[in-house]
Amino acid sequence: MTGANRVIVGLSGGVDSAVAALLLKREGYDVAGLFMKNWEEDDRDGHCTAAEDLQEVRRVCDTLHIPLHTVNFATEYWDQVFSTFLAELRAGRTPNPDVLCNKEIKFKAFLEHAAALGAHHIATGHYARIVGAGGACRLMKAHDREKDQTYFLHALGQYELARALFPLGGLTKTEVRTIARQARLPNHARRDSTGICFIGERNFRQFIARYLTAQPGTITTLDGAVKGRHDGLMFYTIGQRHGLGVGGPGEAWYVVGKNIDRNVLYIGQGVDHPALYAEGLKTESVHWISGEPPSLPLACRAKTRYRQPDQDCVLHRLPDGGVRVDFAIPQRAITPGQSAVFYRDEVCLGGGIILEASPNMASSPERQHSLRAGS
RNA sequence: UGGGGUGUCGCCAAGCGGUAAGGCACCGGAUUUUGAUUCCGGCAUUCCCAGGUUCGAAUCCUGGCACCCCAG
Repeated sequence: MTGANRVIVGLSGGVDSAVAALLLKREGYDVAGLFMKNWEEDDRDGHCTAAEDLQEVRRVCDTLHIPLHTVNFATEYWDQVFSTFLAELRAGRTPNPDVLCNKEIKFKAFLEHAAALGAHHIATGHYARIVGAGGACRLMKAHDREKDQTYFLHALGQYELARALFPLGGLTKTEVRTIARQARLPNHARRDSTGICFIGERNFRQFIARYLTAQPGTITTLDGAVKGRHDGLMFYTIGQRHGLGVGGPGEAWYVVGKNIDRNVLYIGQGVDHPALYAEGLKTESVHWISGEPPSLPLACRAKTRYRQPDQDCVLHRLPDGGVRVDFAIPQRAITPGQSAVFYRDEVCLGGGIILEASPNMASSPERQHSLRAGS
């Protein structure tokens, strides 16, 4: 038996990955499951979710009559994902650990491990589609647009796509639940998981406060009027409303910028405060899924955060190798550290990490002044 | 201390004799494989205090207290 027909499915304990395994088995693949433990639980609250997840995975594998492998990528996760996550937070940005997790763990460490187990393919319960084969794979949106997860997968390349299978890409979440129920999968009614992948749902502040030292400071308007105190800039992201503790007359207040050097959090009043809007953004180097950068400028669409509707834009190459994205309509709360992901219709072209919104009227009053002064 | 004004939830703020609107903040939940946003729900038996009038007062009266403003 060669590995050509063998596929290792990453099983989380959730219904999606279980159904992915089920469907592959029905298609005649030689399926095996893999449970990855990538985070060493150090909760004080006791309950070990990883153990519960593994238990669920065992039951799924028993039901499907497939073998189960386990592996621990905690070191890789820490080194390749979490350390970067912390460094970004320290820099005052808003990182997306799951984008990195897919790139470094699920479609790298896992892929390598699967090869060692004699499998040419891996599969996951992601809602996305891969069309084409060989060196011409395209990553496409899931049919269930509400669940589409290509945003998190935009950092993958041809090598990864050629070896990955997404059995759920053509199904809706409702259909997946139905399949799970009809197949009597033990976890068919298990609720969807959220939160950082492998780490789970947590109180964000308490969680990162365990790894980073918070430096409290002042909250001011862009004009410099002091409105309160913050617990540490890392706890806030652009466009955020809650957790500021700033009440009083008028509309709600939102984070519109940060000044890392001065440790000041800038806020503005009103969900549509002008400082929250920008006509474009700059990214660091853009990753192109096709492996070949398209000729720029390119008219396409983009998301600046997960689950946001695609926005019309034009991509321009910058001298430093980055890309500038000009939007047809100003976008709210473009946030450094998050990913800008590009699409043409249903095809995910790739994306890059947002360096800054541009022209950036939100980052600091000093900048605004210098812009006004034309310097 | 003379004259005027104001005191309603942590912050704004309706109410003007009929049994406490709303917004912000906060808390809880829904949505969500980031962090957010958004949505839903909760949030003053009580209206600066003490008396009084009234079937009934945050709303009227009396006396305090506090703060603000203008004169001094």
